[in-house]
Amino acid sequence: MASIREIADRAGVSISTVSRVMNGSARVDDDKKARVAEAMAFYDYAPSQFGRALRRRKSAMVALVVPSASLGVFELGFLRGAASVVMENGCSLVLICDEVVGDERPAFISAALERRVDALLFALPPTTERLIDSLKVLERNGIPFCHVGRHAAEGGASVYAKYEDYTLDNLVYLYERGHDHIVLFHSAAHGEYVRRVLDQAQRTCPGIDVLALEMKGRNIADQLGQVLSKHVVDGPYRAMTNLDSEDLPVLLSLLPGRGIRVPDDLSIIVTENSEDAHRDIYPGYTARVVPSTAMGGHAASMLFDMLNGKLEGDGYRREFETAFVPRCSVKMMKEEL
Amino acid sequence: MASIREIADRAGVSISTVSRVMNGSARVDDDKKARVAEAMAFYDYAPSQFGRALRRRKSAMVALVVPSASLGVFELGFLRGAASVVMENGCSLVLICDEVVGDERPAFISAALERRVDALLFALPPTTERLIDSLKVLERNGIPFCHVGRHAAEGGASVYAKYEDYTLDNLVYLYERGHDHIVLFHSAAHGEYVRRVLDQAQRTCPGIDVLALEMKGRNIADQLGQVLSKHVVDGPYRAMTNLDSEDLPVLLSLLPGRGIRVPDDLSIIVTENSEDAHRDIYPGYTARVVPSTAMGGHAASMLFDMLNGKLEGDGYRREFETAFVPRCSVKMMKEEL
DNA sequence: ATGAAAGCGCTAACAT
DNA sequence: ATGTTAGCGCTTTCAT
Repeated sequence: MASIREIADRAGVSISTVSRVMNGSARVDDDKKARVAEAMAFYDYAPSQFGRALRRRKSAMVALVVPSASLGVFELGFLRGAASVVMENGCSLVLICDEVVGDERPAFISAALERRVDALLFALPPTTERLIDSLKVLERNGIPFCHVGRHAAEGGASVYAKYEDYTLDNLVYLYERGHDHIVLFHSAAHGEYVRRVLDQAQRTCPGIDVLALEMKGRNIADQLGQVLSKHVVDGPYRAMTNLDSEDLPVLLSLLPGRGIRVPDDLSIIVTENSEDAHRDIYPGYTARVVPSTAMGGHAASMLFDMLNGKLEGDGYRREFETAFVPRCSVKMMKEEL
Repeated sequence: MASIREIADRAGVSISTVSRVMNGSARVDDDKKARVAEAMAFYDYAPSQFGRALRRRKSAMVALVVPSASLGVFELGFLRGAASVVMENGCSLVLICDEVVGDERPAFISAALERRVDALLFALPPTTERLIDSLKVLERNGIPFCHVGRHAAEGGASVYAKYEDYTLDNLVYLYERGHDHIVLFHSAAHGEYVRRVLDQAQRTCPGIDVLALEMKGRNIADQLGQVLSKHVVDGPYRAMTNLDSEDLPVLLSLLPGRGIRVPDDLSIIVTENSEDAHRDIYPGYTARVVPSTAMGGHAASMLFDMLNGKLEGDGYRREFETAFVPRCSVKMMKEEL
């Protein structure tokens, strides 16, 4: 790979002239400019970001941290949004897939520091102590970051889809239609939010019975099968909410064997974790749409605002509205209000 | 962000000693070693990969190129496999989301060259002229790369799930069970492979009628709806194959309205684009499983083999077996052979 | 065992 | 308008 030296030699100019041509940082004679261009083409030349970063003291890279265990639809949407904004700003996106569990010093933080990334994006909320500690390192070093979740960590920004609000809304929607035994699915990451939602629900909906179930691991069919048998067939639950739409087909395939029909025997509200999925929102299924791509894009924008001094880093927070798409997968058990 | 200079100063040693401690490249007095460690902890120090890369003339980065238009289940699986191998080898994965269409010089190639990435991974087959040209640049500069697809491009490696073979197998499977009017879905990337499959099918299965349909854009529901109305309800087609499993729920939701039942009125074989999806293979649906994660992992492995001189770069190629999971979504129209 | 110094590719301040 | 030069953070040879 050629360096600026070789370009300069071939064009018969000094390296600073080559630099000026590349960056348009000063007027250069047309003739020399042309010779430089020729030399660059001749060598497939591309200026090394290492030399440049070393000198400019910025890397033009943004890191996206994703727990490798949970690379799903949400993370993918987030990534798409982030990637497009990052590239618009002339930066590259470095993906850091880490196990965000365990006690040792997180590898992702070292990776980010070593790469001297200009900023960091987290596709998850900072729930563990370990993660929160890592964020402190970033803050100490003045590296902007943005994560997903309800609270903005100190020194950073956050984007939040108002999980608690929309989950409560989902419950109320079902309750108002006569459902008072509802299964609520959630991931580990949302575990701590769920408790507050349940409290709220108790207050808002007298007599409501919400069964919160954490989906863990990959054997979705097993878990859903047990829920169906135990709580729907042999139990009083006739409604489910916050089922990830990517798991819907699994659920659907389990119904016929148990003689369960939607919505006659079971009402369903799914969560669509991307507003720009390659498929449409599941026709027929009442859905809550989380704008993961918009969130990723906005998270990245905030990062650049912080980098450009347009934004105070501390505690900047943006909430996103989810769309509710009522369809026919929810049965009306009583007259609507 | 502290540099090696500051560590050396605080530890009261020279920068070369700090370097030796970091890399374990030579024996260092225990006392000094301890003082260096203390200084590194004190400053949250992480050695700059820029300085290191500049000196070592390698970046410890691998780029993954994905057309941003098609960031789907396959690409995600591929990415997961690649990411884990890349990180095992102490490298970072840089994601390059590019529009791989258009005529100008591809941005992704410049990005890769500027970052001086050690190697490149493509989550797509090199079908367009433009893409193939770009690969030549890589070859000229001795940068190893690996892409998905049937043929290995010159100077590079490839991983291939034997699309043509398994698609033919799917068709034969249906044909042997009495289906001779079959809808075959495919993406633009597979367009050129499909023709050969059709030829093969004609030869292997006398009288077979395969309707190849390219899925394009995001309005899956519209496209599937039209196919159902035109070719199933008002036409002779009673079988579908190679439907991406992520689109299955859309299809399923369209069936009741048209009074179509599976498999009585319609047989289906889906393609599951990841062997480690967060959900199970759709219970009940006959599926072809493409091992995208294994492919991504192996693609990355080959890259490192090439980098370490264990492999000749030119034309290395690895084929992957797909798993066939027969279930009950295919109707037996006649006695099995 | 340790330090001094050169040099990787680039930008920017300075000199002409 | 253009060239010279220092220096960004690191590794590595060469002395000691």
